[in-house]
Parts: sequence; structure tokens; C-alpha cells
Amino acid sequence: MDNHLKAILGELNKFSLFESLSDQETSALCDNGIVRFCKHREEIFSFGKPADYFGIVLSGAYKLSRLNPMGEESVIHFCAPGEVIAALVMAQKNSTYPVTVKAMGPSRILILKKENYTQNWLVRPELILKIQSQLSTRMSLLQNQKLMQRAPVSAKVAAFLLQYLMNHEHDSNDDQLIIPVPLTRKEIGDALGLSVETVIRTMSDWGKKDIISSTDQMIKVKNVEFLISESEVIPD
Amino acid sequence: MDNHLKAILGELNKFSLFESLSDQETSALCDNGIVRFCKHREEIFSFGKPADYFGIVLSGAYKLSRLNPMGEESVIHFCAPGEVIAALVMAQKNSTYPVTVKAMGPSRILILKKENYTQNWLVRPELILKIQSQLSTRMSLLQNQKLMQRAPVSAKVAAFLLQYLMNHEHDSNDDQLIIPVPLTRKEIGDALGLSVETVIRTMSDWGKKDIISSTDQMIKVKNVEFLISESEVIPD
DNA sequence: CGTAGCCTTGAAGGTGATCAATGTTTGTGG
DNA sequence: CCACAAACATTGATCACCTTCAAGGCTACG
Repeated sequence: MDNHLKAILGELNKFSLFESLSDQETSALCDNGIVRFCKHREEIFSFGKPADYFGIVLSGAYKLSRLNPMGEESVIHFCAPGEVIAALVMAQKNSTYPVTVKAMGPSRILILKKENYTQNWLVRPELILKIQSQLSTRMSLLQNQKLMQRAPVSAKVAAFLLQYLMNHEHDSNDDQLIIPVPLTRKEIGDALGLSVETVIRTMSDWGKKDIISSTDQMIKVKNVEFLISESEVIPD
Repeated sequence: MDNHLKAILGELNKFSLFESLSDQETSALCDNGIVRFCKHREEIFSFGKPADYFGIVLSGAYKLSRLNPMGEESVIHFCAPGEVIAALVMAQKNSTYPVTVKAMGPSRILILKKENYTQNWLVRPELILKIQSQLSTRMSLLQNQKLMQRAPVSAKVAAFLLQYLMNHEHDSNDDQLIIPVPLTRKEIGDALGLSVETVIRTMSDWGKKDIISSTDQMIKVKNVEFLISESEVIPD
């Protein structure tokens, strides 16, 4: 077994992706994997470049985004530890990355070769189930955001924060609800198709009302009920 | 072999999903399948109901949508023949449909049981590749639309029409570019998060300029170049 | 110590939603 | 087969919401 890999087996086991597998199976699946240390804003996959690798987030977070025709960044998804990146495109020949992937703060990711996916991952139905399950979640996120398209700004932001609160398994030992990814207002705006200013106006308003508080780009939610009711806006 | 099924084998073979498979393999995969004839607006899957079946569109088209908090319909995707519906949720236990599925005009769909997916489909890597490839396309559509969030209306509609022109393999024997799905202005609006009126204003404008023409809910594109340039809006 | 990235606030202006009214097509039951 | 209802298309007027632009403060980091 790869010595390199052995060190992170403990981490991998905790992810739902591998939880039912033995150490041997896991390390077989991650054969030839390389742990890459990234610093803030470091780019690991680029939109349009040949997709030869996929990855599993180990720690930190990664941002999937693209540049729109006006040259603005549009964020597709934020990936937390345990999520697989670029699995879908592994299923196609000569494919290119459909998004650009950048680290958000210091992060670590396990990089694996495409051949590994087609040869070892794809032949394991239980694993495919897990992956499709992850995709299903991603798809839900996108769909939910689409659902909010015509809702007012406050509903969009509230729903957005709630989504990222729910979906990433957070340590529930303390009551604090913290968004597990360091988010700037600009990134939230880029993810929702809103301008930074609009996001700021909404969120600083909530800050004053003690519904959320943010320090150092970590957002703490103090009044979930309010956000929920806000995201369910029904006029009249 | 099921006699019922035999009749549609010819149709199934044409779909890229089954193209490399023998008739025997295909019919094994579609074992116990039922061809369902739907009329316009008929609902086959309902959001939130237990997901026990998935389906393959045979003819016509199906609309995947959800109701947003304000009670308006939000369209997630339009499915053309050959597309698999609800495959992703088959991967989860006790799952419910993430969307409501309705026929658009008279349509036919092959309905299959969940067990079939987990037992027969999931164990065939080539098939999984095809399905993941379809999902990848769906994901791209969603992402592209997300990319256009901040673009002006005309760019959104243009990009939308182009997407549906490209993605569904159209008979290229004649030069006519026709959107392969009967779309109302309202549905386009629901898909893009725009009001009907806005869509109408944009499209009737194009109609006058002979860029598109629409009869009977089928939209014909006469000047693709214009739409392309419109969707690539760069201000200044 | 200066630059770069992020946050904040204010004022002005435009885009697209909303509301209302009317015409057109499709479909259904008497 | 006609009448009436329902769904769809259209056009105009008004106005709120969000974007844009501008200016300034704050913190981190080389």
C-alpha cells in the first residue's frame, strides 16, 4: 500500500463515500492518488482544459465557477470535505472540465486519475450509488436555487444560507449553526446572480437584527426560524 | 420476451442509451416495462411522492417542474425522446421525486420499476457511463442558465433557445432549425424566471425582424447567428 | 507602508414585474 | 356542430426593486 495514502485513510473513512468499505478497498480505489495542498484562491482545474483527473475534497473548501459573457464570475457550487469533484465528466471521452475549481482558504484535495474512475470506481455498484447520491444533492441545490429565481433578494439569500447549513454535515455538538465554508459577500452574490451591494445590504440588515453574525468570513446563524420564514415568502 | 416490449425495441435501439446493446440485452434492461400513453398536461410523477419508478421518453416531450413558494411554476428541464427521467433518485433508498413530471402534448414514455434500476442497470458500467453522460448534459444546461443570471433578458432567451436547439439531436436533413419541443411563452418564462410578458416582448420583436417564427407552439429559428451574438452580449 | 481584497453606504437610473384589458386558439360538453 | 370555457398571446402604462456608479474605511499581507 502507498505510504502516502495510508496517512489519510483515517480521513477518508469518515466520508460517507467510503464508510462501508474496508481500508484495503478504499486504498485500492484511491490508488496512485496524490494529496495536493492548495492555498487560498489556487486553481486546480480550469474550465475547458482536458479533464484527466478528478478529486475528493479532504479539508477546506473549493469553489466551482465559470466566467459569464460579461466577464463576471458565476459560482456554480461550493464543495465541502467529502465531496467528489469532476466525477461526472470522467464518464465521457476526451471531455473537458465544465467549471473552474479554486481553493477557498488553505485546503487539501486528493487527486486521482481518470483511468482510476473508469476502471475501479465504475465497476462498483455501491460506489456508483453513493456518487449518484452526491450528484442528486448537487442537482437539488441547483434546482432549489432555480426555484427562487423570481423571489425577492432576502428570500434568495436566506434559502442559500439554509441550503449550505443543511447539506454539509456539521458538528452538531454545539448549538451554533455555522456555514461550513468561508464565504465572502461577493461569492454569495456571484452564486445567486446578485450584486455584492445588494447582498451586503440584506445581510448587514440581518446582522443588526441579530439573525446572523459574521466574523472572518465565517457566517454564524443565530435565528434559523427567521431565515426559514424569510425563504418561504408568501406575499399578501 | 415480452410481446409488448418487442414492439418498441426498434425505437429504443435508436437512442444513444441502447445503441451498442443487442435486442436481448435491451429487453432485459426494460423487463416489465410499461409503455404509457399520456395526453397534454398529464402528470406522471409528482414532487414529493415516493419514487418507485423511472422512465425513458419514447415520443413527445415531458416537462420537469416544481412550484415555488409563491405558487408559481418553475421549470427545471424539458425532456426529449431518449432521455431518462428520475434515474438519479433511483440511487437512494426511500427517496421521493424531486420534481413533478408532466407531458407536453401527446407523449409516450416507458415506465420501469426501481428494482430494475438497482438490479440490472447499475451493474453495467457502460450503461452507467451513458446515464452519467446524460446527467452531465443536464447539469451543463442548468449551469449555463445559471451563468446567464445577470445577463439581460434577450441574452437569456437567446441562450435558452440555442441550448434546446443544440442538445436534442434534430433531423439535420433539412436546414430548418426547429426547437424539438412545443414551448409556450409562459413555459419559457417559467424556465428562465421571467414573466410571460417579458418573454413575449422579446420574442415578438424577433419575429418582426424575421429571426424566429412560431406557429402552433413550434419555434423555428431563421437566424441562428443573431441569437448567438445576442447570447454573447458584451456591453460597451 | 502600500497595495489588494473585502465591506459599507448613498444617490441615481433602468430594467423587468405587475396590473389591466383584449384578441386568439384550443378543447369540451350539451 | 355550436357555444362557452380555458389556455395562450399581445400591448400599454406604471412603478418598485435591484443594479450601477462613486467614494471611503477596514484588514491582511508582501
